[in-house]
Amino acid sequence: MEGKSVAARIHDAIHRLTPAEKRAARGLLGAYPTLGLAPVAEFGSQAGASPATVLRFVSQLGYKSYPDFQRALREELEERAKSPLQRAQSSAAGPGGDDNFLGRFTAQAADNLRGSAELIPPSEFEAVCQRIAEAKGQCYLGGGRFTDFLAGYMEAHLRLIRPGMRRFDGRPATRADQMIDVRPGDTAILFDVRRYDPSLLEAAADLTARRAQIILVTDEWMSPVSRYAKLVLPCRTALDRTWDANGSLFTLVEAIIARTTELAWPIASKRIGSIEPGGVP
Amino acid sequence: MEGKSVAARIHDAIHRLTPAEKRAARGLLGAYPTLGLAPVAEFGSQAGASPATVLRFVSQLGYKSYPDFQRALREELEERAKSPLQRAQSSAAGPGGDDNFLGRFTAQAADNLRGSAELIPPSEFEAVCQRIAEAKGQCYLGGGRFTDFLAGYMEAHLRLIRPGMRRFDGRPATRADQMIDVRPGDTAILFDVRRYDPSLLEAAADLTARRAQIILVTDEWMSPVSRYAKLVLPCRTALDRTWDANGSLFTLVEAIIARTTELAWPIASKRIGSIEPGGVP
DNA sequence: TCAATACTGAAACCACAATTTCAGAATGCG
DNA sequence: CGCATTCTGAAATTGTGGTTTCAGTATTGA
Repeated sequence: MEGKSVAARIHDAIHRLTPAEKRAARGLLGAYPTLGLAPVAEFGSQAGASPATVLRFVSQLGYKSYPDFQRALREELEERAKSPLQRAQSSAAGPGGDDNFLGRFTAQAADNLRGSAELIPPSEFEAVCQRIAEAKGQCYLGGGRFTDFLAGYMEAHLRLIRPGMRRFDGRPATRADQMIDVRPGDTAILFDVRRYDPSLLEAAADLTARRAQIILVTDEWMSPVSRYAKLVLPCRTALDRTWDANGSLFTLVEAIIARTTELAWPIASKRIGSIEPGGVP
Repeated sequence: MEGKSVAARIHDAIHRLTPAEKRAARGLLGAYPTLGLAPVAEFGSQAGASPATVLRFVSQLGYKSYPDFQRALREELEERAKSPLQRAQSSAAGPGGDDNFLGRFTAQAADNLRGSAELIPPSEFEAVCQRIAEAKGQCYLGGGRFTDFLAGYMEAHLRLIRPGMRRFDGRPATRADQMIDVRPGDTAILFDVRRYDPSLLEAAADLTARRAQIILVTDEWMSPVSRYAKLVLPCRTALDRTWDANGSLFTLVEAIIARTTELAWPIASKRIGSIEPGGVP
């Protein structure tokens, strides 16, 4: 119990917290850990709760007093400031279990992110967003076995901000009939990573024949679809010898969504407003 | 003068400081910024100076009071936690062309990754993977409007390594009939991020009533579903005031997949081998 | 609908931490 | 060497911020 991170304690306790206390918890997690280092009054007002509630919240976490809680926060901060080497020694060298798998995994994923940003020329990225934002013609989306979900995620967002989004759904066999609507000047965004999907390659050939322009999102080894693509966005996916990770593709998709929304805001804001008053996710 | 970092002020003032004050300065820089967030008395004793000296030191730095000095420290910390994207927005709100949107976006996303790894206790992560890997009972997956794709992605991978993966598909209305199969001891992995989905909350309540154990993947503000969840994995998603990004959830999912595969390898290898000779994506 | 219970924040209270004072120690200078 | 000046920390003082109480409000269940 003693050596438990504040964040961990919140997870443990969140069940028994009352609504107002949860506001405090969320406030703290959202501005972690700084808000907890402020005086109770400020903590309270920032989190939308009274000082008394904040205090009860802290007590639920198992701290004797607010200063006690703050001490824990400071110690955590100190711990975090220690050099990565120090940290690795104290945590990762644990017995038996793979103590910090998640930390190592995310660190590598972060590397991939950085690598992807370097791999993709800004002009290419910008061109893609422009093209989507100008909303001319239909825009088709499709991917392989796993990457299809990326296509789905992207479609779910983009259909909010522009008309004419279509998704190739189902297995390759049923794709042929979805092609008949494709017209010259349409856009297709395809996802293809290693163990490249042969049916996607066919689809790409077909789309090209119909004069659609292809945007390809792929990995650093470049799907053969690139042969047909007008614009290519390659991402770093290598994790280690055996694993690839598609997190960088996902983030790229989100970046495209964000940038496209910016570009298309004049039109997009109306569409969104007409559906759900408030804004975007 | 106002917008100057504390460290910078120390540097400026260091030559005017008396010996004891220098000890305070040195102490603070050595344990920056935590020591400054402690009460004066502790600061003093840690740095080998009296409270009074610490106070004079702080005053030399140009702060009206000790609390004032602490506020500056906290704001700095907050600023540092802010991602490159946010910082860029506040300062480099450049003209027309957004030169390196992608770079800033990915940098931000990488920060979220790191933040998520800190927010999730390793024990929690490990417990989740264990539970999935032991492959007891059914394992259901479901999400909200956008996060449903994460559930889909996860299922597509996990069904390779263990039996009994099921996905809540379709809209809430059709969920009720999917619940009838749920049995005590089953597992449900739910995804819920801000603009929390009320229907998911219902589903969670229902699942709990049927004695299924819930694993929740959410954002730092904690979906209300956490009330029912046995295990909670919160991720950093904040991008700026208006946008959230789910890239960190995606990477978490991939980390779970990777770790679970490791844990379940004895069983998983057979399954995979029987389908596609070679390995996993 | 009503009673019982739990939750919440305003205000009073109290304690402790920030500030000030001052006498003694150290340092520098005639 | 001794006076003047600056520096320093112990102790008194003050005020802010933590804590507690309590009455009002919402929530739950009968």
